[in-house]
Amino acid sequence: MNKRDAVETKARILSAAEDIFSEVGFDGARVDDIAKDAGVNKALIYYYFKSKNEILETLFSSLIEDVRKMLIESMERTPDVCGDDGYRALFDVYIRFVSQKRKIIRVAVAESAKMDATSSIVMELGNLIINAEIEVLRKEYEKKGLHFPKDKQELLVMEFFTGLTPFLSYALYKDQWENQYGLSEKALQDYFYQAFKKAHLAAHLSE
Amino acid sequence: MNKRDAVETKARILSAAEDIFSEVGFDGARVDDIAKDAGVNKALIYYYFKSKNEILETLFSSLIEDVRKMLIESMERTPDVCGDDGYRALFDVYIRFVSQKRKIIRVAVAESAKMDATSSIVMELGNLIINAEIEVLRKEYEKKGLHFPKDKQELLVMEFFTGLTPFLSYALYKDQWENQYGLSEKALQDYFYQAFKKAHLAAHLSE
Amino acid sequence: MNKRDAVETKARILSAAEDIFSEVGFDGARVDDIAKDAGVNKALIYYYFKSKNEILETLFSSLIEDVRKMLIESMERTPDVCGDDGYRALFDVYIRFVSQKRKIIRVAVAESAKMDATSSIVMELGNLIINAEIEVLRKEYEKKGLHFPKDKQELLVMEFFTGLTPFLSYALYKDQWENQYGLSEKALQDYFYQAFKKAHLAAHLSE
Amino acid sequence: MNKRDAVETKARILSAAEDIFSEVGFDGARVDDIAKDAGVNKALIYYYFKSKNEILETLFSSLIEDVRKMLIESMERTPDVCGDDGYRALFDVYIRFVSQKRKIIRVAVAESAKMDATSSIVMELGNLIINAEIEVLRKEYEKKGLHFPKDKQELLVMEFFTGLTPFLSYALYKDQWENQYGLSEKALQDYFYQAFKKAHLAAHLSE
DNA sequence: AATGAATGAGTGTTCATTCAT
DNA sequence: AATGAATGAACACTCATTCAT
Repeated sequence: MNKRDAVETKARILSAAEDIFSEVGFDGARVDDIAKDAGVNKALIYYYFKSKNEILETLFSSLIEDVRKMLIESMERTPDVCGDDGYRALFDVYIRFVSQKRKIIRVAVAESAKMDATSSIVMELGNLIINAEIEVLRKEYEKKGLHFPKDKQELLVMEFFTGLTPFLSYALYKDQWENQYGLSEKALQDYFYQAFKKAHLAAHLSE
Repeated sequence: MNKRDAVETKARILSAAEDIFSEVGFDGARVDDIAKDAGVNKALIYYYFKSKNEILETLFSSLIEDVRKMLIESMERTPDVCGDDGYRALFDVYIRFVSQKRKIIRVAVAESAKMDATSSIVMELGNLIINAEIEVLRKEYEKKGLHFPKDKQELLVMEFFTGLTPFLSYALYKDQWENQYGLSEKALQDYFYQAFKKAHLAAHLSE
Repeated sequence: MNKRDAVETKARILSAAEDIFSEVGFDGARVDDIAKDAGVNKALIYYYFKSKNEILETLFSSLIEDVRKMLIESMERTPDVCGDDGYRALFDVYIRFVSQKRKIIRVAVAESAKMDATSSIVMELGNLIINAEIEVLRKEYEKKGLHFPKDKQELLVMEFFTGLTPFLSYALYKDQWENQYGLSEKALQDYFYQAFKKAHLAAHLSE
Repeated sequence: MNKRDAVETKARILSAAEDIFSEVGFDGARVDDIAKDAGVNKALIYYYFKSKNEILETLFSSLIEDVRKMLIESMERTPDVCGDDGYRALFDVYIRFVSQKRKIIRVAVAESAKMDATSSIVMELGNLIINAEIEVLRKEYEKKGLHFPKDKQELLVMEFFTGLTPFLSYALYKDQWENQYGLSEKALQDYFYQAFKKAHLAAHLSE
């Protein structure tokens, strides 16, 4: 087999692992099942990855990389965040991202919930996203000649708990909400937008 | 041994299980370790509980029961939620609750993150809390002669994603935040209060 | 089950392990087979021993302990080693020991043959036995008013390579010799005695 | 690639296998590691050898062939074994041989220690060497007009257990002795020579 | 001659659960 | 109520061997 296939095989393994981790959690996942779903021999998984744990780490690294790309892209695409259209555009980028990546996000949240994790992937993502956000905000403030709120820590806390975690929760409970209340994806998304705008945007404006 | 001891033993098992589940997750937890931490023979655990899973269910039932009690208590104690003092009092009850119960809340969130959960304990808690909230709100509105916002679903979504999940996230990341940024419990709590008030209260007022 | 059974079970496991290790070597042995031969559940082996390796270590410890006992006993029982009868008596104790323990001795030699073993169980046994031997010899020499050969290192080398290792080899190849040449146990033993006496005793007397 | 390379590659594989077998035993060795050490692709090993076992057999065959050559050479080179010089010369040939070949000898002894081996490579080597020895001896006796000791079996046993196995043990424990007692190769060799001469030669002379 | 990819059958070890007392 | 012993079913990971090129 050539290199093309190798890359594809590795991707199939990662994809299967993502599916299964998100369904039953990392600890609940069996390598046998990943192999079966990926349509490869179990031993082949260990040809590409040192351990089950390394699969998870690879997925988390990809997530972080994807977030990074998404942030860059979103900053370029939404020059005016403060206008209603700009805000919605930014929101759409985010909501699309967490919807698409909700499988691995579920795993990330579940793993981050373990108390023996001194730090966690969610904290890492938090730092990444919030610092990018703050950078954007700073520029907006400067453009308008406003002074940027001094207490950075307070801002971080706000962004994390009222900005980031609602989106993560959206990734976690999106499907359950849609199923339980018979909501369409669009409907839930709109409700969530209204709520998020009122809350998070309001929080920013009240500074 | 009399009934007192039996109850205490059962409690010790539950407490140990809560500790360990929160540290390594349900699937990562070993009954051996729970027994060791509880200071009881492993087989005794199966005298009190049908399975490892029943321990989790018992813990989750307790959590729901505790939430119920907390809600009743909070409603009695904070007659005027809309005033600044009332809001802070209510917030304090909530924050104290999630802080105290953060171990089992972590487990609840982690388990709810699994995709094969059609519904989940977090959704259940959501329903419980949000309906209570809405009841309170309705009374407030009526008292003031205002008409209650018509779209209940929208309200639910807002309460869930901007009201409840930030608190759950607080339970999840409280320790990590304090450790990573060297914040005291009090400091984080105050920052969180400011952020939450601006965001969630604002969302309500903007209705 | 009571403590009696536990001890017996552990002994059955050790005995089965000794059999299998001696048949196919430590690395070639399967824990499954040990369990089957011992008539116990495989997991029970891990209830009594931390690992396959710990079983080996336990067997080696027992061997060393048994050697120690044998040495004490032999020293008490054979007060006059230099006489023909005394020498034969001592020889008999040794030959009986290595014959009885030949299974674990085979394993000990095989494991000691691995080059990554900085030291080895055979070297350990060597030290134990040779130092005891030398002690006995010293007494004999003193009794007879002779001066003890000064170069201890030379004596050690002699004892090890012309005293100990022929006995270990006897343990290794006894069965193969008997089978291949159709010798009875008694016959081989007598031949070996003649050879050993001529060689090893002569070496001592020539000092 | 031409034939020269093929031969060299095969030799590299055999050499790497010898190293690794001697370090961790045949069963403990992994074909992956042999490939890595030999600097060849793992599959290539199966191009040259049918199985891991065939590598071992090849190494053992080489050993036997080398022993054969060594015996012929030694017989030619040491016409007078009974003189002190001749004996030392013979000893030197032997000790050099077992020192050089100690890696594969270790493997041979370890494999021969397995009880399921009806016969074994060490027994095979024993037959080879001892019969050669006896042939030499017979000639010596005849030259001197002496009658050869009648009981061949007794002689075989003596040669095997007091002649051959000390040398094999030297191969096994040489490095461990040098390391443990801080002896130089030369020193150990000299001690061993003294001991061996006293014991084995004495045994012959006492016939 | 040489290799990266792939596989089947293991292999030591774990773990929730049960039994006998 | 409590325990030490025992078990079946996994489970992550390994390894000799083969395939396709």
